[in-house]
Amino acid sequence: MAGVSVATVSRYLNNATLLAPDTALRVQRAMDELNFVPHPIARNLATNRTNTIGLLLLDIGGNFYSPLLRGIEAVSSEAGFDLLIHSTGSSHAGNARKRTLTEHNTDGLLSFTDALDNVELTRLNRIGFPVVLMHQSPPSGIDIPVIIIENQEGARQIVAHLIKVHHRKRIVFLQGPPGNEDSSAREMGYCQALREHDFPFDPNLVAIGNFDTEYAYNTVKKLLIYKVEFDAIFTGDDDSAIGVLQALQEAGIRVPEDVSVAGFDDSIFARLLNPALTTIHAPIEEVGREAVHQLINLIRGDYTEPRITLPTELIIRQSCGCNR
Amino acid sequence: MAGVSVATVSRYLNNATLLAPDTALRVQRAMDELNFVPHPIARNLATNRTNTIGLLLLDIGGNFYSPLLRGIEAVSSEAGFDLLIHSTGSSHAGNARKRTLTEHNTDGLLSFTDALDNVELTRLNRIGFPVVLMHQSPPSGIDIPVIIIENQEGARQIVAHLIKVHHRKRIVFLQGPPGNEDSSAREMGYCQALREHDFPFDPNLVAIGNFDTEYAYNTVKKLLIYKVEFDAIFTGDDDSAIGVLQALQEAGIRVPEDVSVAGFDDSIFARLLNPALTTIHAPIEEVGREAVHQLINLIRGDYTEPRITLPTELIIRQSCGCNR
DNA sequence: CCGGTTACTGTAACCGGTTTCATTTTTGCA
DNA sequence: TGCAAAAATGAAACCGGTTACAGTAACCGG
Repeated sequence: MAGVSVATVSRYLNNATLLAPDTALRVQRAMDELNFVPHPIARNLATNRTNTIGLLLLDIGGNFYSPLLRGIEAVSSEAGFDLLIHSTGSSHAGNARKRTLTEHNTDGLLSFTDALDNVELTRLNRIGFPVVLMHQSPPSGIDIPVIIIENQEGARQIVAHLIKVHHRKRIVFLQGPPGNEDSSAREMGYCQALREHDFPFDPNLVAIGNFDTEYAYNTVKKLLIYKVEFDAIFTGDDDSAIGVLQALQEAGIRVPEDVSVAGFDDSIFARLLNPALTTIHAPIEEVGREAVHQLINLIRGDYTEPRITLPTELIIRQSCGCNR
Repeated sequence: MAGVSVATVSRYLNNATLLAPDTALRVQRAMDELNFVPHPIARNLATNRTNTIGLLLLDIGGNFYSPLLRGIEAVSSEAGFDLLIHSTGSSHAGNARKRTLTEHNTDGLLSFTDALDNVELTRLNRIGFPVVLMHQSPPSGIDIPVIIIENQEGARQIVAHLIKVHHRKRIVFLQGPPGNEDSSAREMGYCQALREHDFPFDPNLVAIGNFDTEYAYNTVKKLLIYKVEFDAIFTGDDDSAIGVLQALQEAGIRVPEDVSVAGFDDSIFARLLNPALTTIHAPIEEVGREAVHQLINLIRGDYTEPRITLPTELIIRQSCGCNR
């Protein structure tokens, strides 16, 4: 319609070569007339780029992910990338793990916590495919950028707060799911705070909360049944804190008068709990933003930080005993 | 490597024709050896199908979306579709609205609330492209399947509860954002309940909460300043309820003793509020599941329901005055 | 033993763009 | 005015599959 070859149209679309102004005009006019939109798929095939980044999550449902998604979506869409999301946890057990998101339909992959296993990470790394990890370190020897948060320092601070300000002496720590990296780092912070105040480490005070409301609820019930003595609980994450508060309340234990409670994450609901939860703010939206930045750098072949650690912040509310 | 043509490999991959068992074996062996994975993009181009469904949201960040995403992800991944997500709200104002998700890179589109405007809906409908709407009706005359929830009946029930059980006489209703369909339906339910109990409709008792915590907070503050008298607030949604509770508490008004509060949605935090929020459960995960089902039917050319209304359920907690 | 099916597989066009290379047209300057 | 270099464009291969069509070999009943 514009009286030019497809090659010229392509050049016009990509501003590849300077076109004669007159030609450009004719192409533009024809495009308007025909309501022409270039076919992304054909483009992908020809350029071997998809302009899409893939996000792998274990379980997209968690309310924990809202800020993460917000961060990721914001910067990826700003950079002109589409977002392909797949929840690896939802793959029906037994079913052979078919990888829907791979080097073939994305330009790069974002993996949260343990969404991608080490075998796959190694393979992707070997073929030089861009991957950025969030809240998860790569297998040793494999070089993949990582975005994490200051788990240990955050945990240390909040436990120190319980010790110094509220004079708590027997502080329970609730671990997350087995193998969870966040959880182990937080546990190290917990231990560090104990050491710094010359408190002995008592293994009886460490239990499993699994980063899960109900699990934590049951765990606290058990602690009470076994008459484990404690005057504070650092719940590992905020989800667990809900269960902890409930279990304590049902047992007639007052928070924070009898027992201080502290969480980690600063989820949306933390300030809504009763009492409002003292916790560590995890900059999870920022994690998402930073991860996409790094991934895009990787895709473009620019320099990337091997490891970015985002700062956490102590948020004092009432569940520890402050502001009463 | 298998000594066959690409056509045969393609046939093997798609079980198109019966292959000679011996040939199939050779192809399979070669595929294993070469670690061959068919290139989805090339496939898409050839078949004109993407095996991807697009989800359009105004703002992916809301915690409201977690269950929706869970529902959508679950059934789409089960059906073998990838999920492409785009937040139309994040498009930086002023920037020409470039449609990243279209008929060219998805097989069908899911739109929540007002993510897709009527112009685009009309266009998509004209070219016969599969679209399913959630919490939003299509422009009149346009035939697009819709998934909605029983807003009016839910609202009627909860307002009737406030009237019959708690003998509330002056019940405030907080509207959502202007033009929001959920909000108007809920307002109709509110009015219906008033009528059914021969209560007059008092326009002074209707204010705007904007489905937003802070907005609702300020609105209630204003009601108090203007000394509008009320003994209950139906907050329109749960987010607003947070702000309402806070404003009332700061004014020294006791909930539920002085004023009953009721929400809508049954968000994850509803039971965590103090007092726990009486609300209407909105089956939002189910909305997501159903929407994907309908969309897939549409894509396959099967029959689809023009309009599915999912039931809501009254959830009695403490903020209305029950269970004390 | 033969013609007609049937079963299997190869050839080549096609999906809708991008890009290399070649060709044609301009342009700049001696 | 002439010619080399630069600018603009077209031809065709290519991305990696699918699929209509055609061809060959094995199979069948009469």
